[in-house]
Amino acid sequence: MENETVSRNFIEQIIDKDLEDGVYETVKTRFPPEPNGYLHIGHAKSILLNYGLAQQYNGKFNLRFDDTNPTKERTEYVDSILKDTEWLGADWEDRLFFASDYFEQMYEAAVFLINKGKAYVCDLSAEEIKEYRGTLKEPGKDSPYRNRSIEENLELFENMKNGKYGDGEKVLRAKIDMSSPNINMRDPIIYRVARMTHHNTGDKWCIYPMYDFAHPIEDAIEGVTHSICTLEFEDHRPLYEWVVRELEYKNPPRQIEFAKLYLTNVVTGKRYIKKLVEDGIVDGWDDPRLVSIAALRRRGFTPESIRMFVELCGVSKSNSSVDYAMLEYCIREDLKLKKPRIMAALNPIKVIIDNYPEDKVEYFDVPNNQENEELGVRKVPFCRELYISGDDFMEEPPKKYFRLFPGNEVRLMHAYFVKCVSYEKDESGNITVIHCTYDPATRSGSGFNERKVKGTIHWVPAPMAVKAEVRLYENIVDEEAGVYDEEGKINVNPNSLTVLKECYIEPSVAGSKAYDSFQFVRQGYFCVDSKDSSDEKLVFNRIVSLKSSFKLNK
RNA sequence: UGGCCCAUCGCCAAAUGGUAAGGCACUGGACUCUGACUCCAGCAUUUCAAGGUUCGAAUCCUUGUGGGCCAGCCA
Repeated sequence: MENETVSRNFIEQIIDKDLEDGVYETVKTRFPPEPNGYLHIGHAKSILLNYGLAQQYNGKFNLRFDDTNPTKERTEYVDSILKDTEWLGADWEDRLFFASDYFEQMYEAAVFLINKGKAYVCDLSAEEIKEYRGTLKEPGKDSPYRNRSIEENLELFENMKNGKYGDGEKVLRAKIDMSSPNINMRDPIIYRVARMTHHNTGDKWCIYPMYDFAHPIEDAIEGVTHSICTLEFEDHRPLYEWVVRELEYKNPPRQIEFAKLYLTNVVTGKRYIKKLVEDGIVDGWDDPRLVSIAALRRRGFTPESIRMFVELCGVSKSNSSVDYAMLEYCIREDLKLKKPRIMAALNPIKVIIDNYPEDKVEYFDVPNNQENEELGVRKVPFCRELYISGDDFMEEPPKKYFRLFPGNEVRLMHAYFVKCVSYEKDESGNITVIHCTYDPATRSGSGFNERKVKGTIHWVPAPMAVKAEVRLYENIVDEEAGVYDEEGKINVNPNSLTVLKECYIEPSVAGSKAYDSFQFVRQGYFCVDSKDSSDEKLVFNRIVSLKSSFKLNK
């Protein structure tokens, strides 16, 4: 019992104590996105944290759309959020809710507050309200409408609901304290008039509750115990508590804040991703350079890898930026044993094996994954003309380069030793053909061990190889320049644009759904682009920083 | 003298008054039919700083310093 000291994050500690003290009997959490954009890796942290906690404590997890502001919300976004959340593996079972389904109850709650003398209708304009609010250093002053009678407030609020006033003409405010050092407590607006068709309730309402009022009610209605949100809501907690207290909920939910997930070299933050998409800097919400869930999925990230990542990052209250390398580690780790590894030639160069018969073709049994035999073997044809990767040959190799160069012998993976005897160049100096000889005695599996070779390289049979397209990207944000400039604009890395590379892959792979993602060309993990690929055309996306191979200049 | 929050290795992050976990990254070295993987070794005598309390402080107190958030009829 005490030999395993499992460290618990601060949220788990709060929950442990609540359970111990009998504050709550069970745990219920929720993920409450506003449907105003696509989910990204930061949301994954929140989803997985909330879902994970519910699982861990044998509780429940709800998915709830926080759709209290029709001006920003769209059905397209609710669909994508549903899809992404499900893909991540967070199961809300039958508990899918919309804040907008509670509008009636929220309206009644507002009336309740008015009856308690805790809310009033205010006629001040937006500008005036701002003025009366005071500043960070100076207290605000009371609205002249603050002391309207309960009857008058009731009537006015009902008129608001019934559409008697235009947008912005009147608001309902909580009566708290205009001199509070916490600006959120200076008679916050809790209902506003907005004539706008809501994606869920249509034109039924023309008044909509504000987040600060709506959110605690949503949580309370659903019986949420621990309402976990990000750090910027810390200042709102007193208001959250005020709402649930004044509304007299039994066992009210508790708000707990944690730090958002930031990643180095990428743009996180829904509004910035949205801007990149809208400004056409990226191709869409699933552009491979983005860290939206859709983009990560398109690039071949698995839900498992994202779960692993979020777990590795941990949960705390300190603002931090996790190294992108950690995300890459997680996908490599997850794919390592699960996916086949194939050979490919990136920036291909033709190799002719001079002493191999011209019309001969033999087939090698190549294991799909040497670390996981269950993945089986495939047949790869071998013949006189092959392609190898551009990086696997050098005319004048530096020290410690042990791939192919004139006079050097290497192993063609799963095939023979070959030795470079000569090469040809075109007028502009590009290498066109490499001539080699092979040694039949070195056939893979023959047990040959009379001499060793330092390098093993990939190859594909030239006549049967399948042409594919590889897009290489750099991270969207420059490492040196940081994410934003002085003016708050995003520093897009000019090299982050698509670079197309010619590539040949093994014939057995083309068109096969079994090979949706795999490792090829040394340690790079690639996947077939789930958006741009068809049977005739295979496209692979890779962010180039994914673990660099041998560094030649070292 | 506005309020709230945060500060532990290059990056995350444990340690809850008992003598600084772990992961990523990095650096060796072994192995290798992928320069991958795996393995082994190395990576904070010190926790933003200075004082104080204590037998004992990353943990408590004080004062600084640095960073984040807040003045939407956004969430």
